[in-house]
Amino acid sequence: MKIHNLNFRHLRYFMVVAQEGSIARASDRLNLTPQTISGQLKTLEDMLDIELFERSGRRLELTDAGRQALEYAEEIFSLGEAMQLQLHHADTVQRTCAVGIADVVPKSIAYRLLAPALELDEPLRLECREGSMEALLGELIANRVDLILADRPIDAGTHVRAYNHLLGETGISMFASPSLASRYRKDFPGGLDGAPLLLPTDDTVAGANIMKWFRARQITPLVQVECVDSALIDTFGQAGIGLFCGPSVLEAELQRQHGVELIGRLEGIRERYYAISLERQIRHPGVQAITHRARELLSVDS
Amino acid sequence: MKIHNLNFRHLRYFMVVAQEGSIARASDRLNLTPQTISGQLKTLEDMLDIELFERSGRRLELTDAGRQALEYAEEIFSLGEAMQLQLHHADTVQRTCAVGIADVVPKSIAYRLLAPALELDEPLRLECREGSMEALLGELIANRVDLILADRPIDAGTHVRAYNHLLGETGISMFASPSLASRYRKDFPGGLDGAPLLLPTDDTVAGANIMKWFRARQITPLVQVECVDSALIDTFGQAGIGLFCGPSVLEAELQRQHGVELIGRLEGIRERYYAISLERQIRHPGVQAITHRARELLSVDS
DNA sequence: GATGGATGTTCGATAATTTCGAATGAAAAT
DNA sequence: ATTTTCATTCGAAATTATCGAACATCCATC
Repeated sequence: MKIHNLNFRHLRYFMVVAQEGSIARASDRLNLTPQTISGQLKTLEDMLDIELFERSGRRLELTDAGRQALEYAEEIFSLGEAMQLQLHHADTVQRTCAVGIADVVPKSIAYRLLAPALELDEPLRLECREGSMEALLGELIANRVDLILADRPIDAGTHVRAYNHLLGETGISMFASPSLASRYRKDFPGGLDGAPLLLPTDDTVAGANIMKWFRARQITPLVQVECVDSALIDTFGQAGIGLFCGPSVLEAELQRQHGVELIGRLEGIRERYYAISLERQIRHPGVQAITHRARELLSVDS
Repeated sequence: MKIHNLNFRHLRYFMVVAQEGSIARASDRLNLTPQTISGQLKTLEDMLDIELFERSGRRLELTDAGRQALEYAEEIFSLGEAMQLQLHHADTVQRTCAVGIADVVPKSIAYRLLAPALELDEPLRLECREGSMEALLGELIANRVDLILADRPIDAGTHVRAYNHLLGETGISMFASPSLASRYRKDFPGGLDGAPLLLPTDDTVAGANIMKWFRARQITPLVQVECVDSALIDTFGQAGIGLFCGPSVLEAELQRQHGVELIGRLEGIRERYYAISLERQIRHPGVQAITHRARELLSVDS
């Protein structure tokens, strides 16, 4: 089996399994049967001639090679989408603003930050694309996206000459389904030892911050699910799987939309969102609107 | 038909057709029948919902969209190869030197420039990968290659903090099969009006330089074939399709290997080769060997 | 410990995709 | 005008993806 048989589907299945942490959930999300996913995952491993997951019991965990492969897969996939998007709007190029959204950023936050670009006198077309920071940075320097929305600035050590614009910050609140919420609200945060928790993965700023916060208070909750996509966490939280964290600015929205209740706020954690662009002096009107008006939208005190 | 059915094969076929300029030659190189290529190309166009080639008569020419798509395809493909390479040698990471070779650079030149890395006391593994400058730059900043070999420096305007190291330079000579050579050698370069010529594409430094050289002398040869890969040009030249240019340092080798003869030198053109790296202060032993010893290898006077 | 539910995998059969042979039309070459 | 070369269309054959059924494990619970 050779590399040329590699299909975008292989990569996609692999990515979803890696994100969801299980073939069963992945098959659910992809509307496919588990055997298909399992089989395709195996052919992918055969083609690359390497183990992507460590099978310990029925638990799938990414190997080191798997983590590397995942980065590639995300980038390749993102390029595929970018290609499709750009080809169709080659003519309307001036009126569009291509934004890369790091998949750590909650969709609702992204929407609020991007909204200013839609309220211009001359409304422009937003082309959104998600992906890992690495993938998006590649597209930024290739001028395929005008802007990246991320949860951290790009540090000076990197060999990319890009500029960070702080868009706003928010506190972190903890939510859960009504029954769970009422149980843990009484003794917050002290009573969270052993409480079921849904977390962003460690390599995200949010995930690392939350774990640090717990460690500092010598509380060790039971991490039930770990994933990159925050929308997924919200859904699991809504289903009552465990407690989960979200931006304080979204308190009202989360309670209304997902029927969850507020447990408390994680004092001391501030989540910041950044726009990353190639120019310090921003000329693109859409990008300008986003970077200028953003601070108003995420109010600093909530 | 959805994007998920997109196969690496589609992209590969498309790339080869674009390079070769014809389905027939592509099918030859890929050991496939023309109808397969034609069909797959159509499928790709359907999936992307855009015309990649302009069909004027039986001539295929890239559309604007096609050119964009080609860049994406090259990058995606390059990533796929990079993934495969890196996954297998994740452990031996210290001993390997990953080099990206811009596909404009003649293979033989690349070999000469890279040879020093193989003659170290502790020999290391060279991992070579070809691709467009854009694709390779992306891999450089992602630290997937240690070095890029290119025919031009990266200019300060780019948003990548990378450093150029001039490796050497050479003149440009013109060659052809014996019969052609004897015909055009007498009156060189004056008698080249209307002479059949094989050229690197305009967007390469070499191609642009050669065309400028002719324009300056008010000579207009008949461009017979235009392609990126210099090895392909050599092969066509060997077959007697037309005159072609190559680095003067390779005069002896080209005459011996391809049975072609020297027609003359294009005085005034200097072709330069550069190594591009992320660090100004180079620590990687392989990269060090390449950048330090290279100048000796392409002697400046030839 | 045994049991039941959830999960990952294997094995054929079926559906979908890719490839090629034969044939067609149309553009260059002679 | 004739031949050659090229791209495409239309089926059949080969290859690949998907699913249903059955099986093997692991984990929680009784």
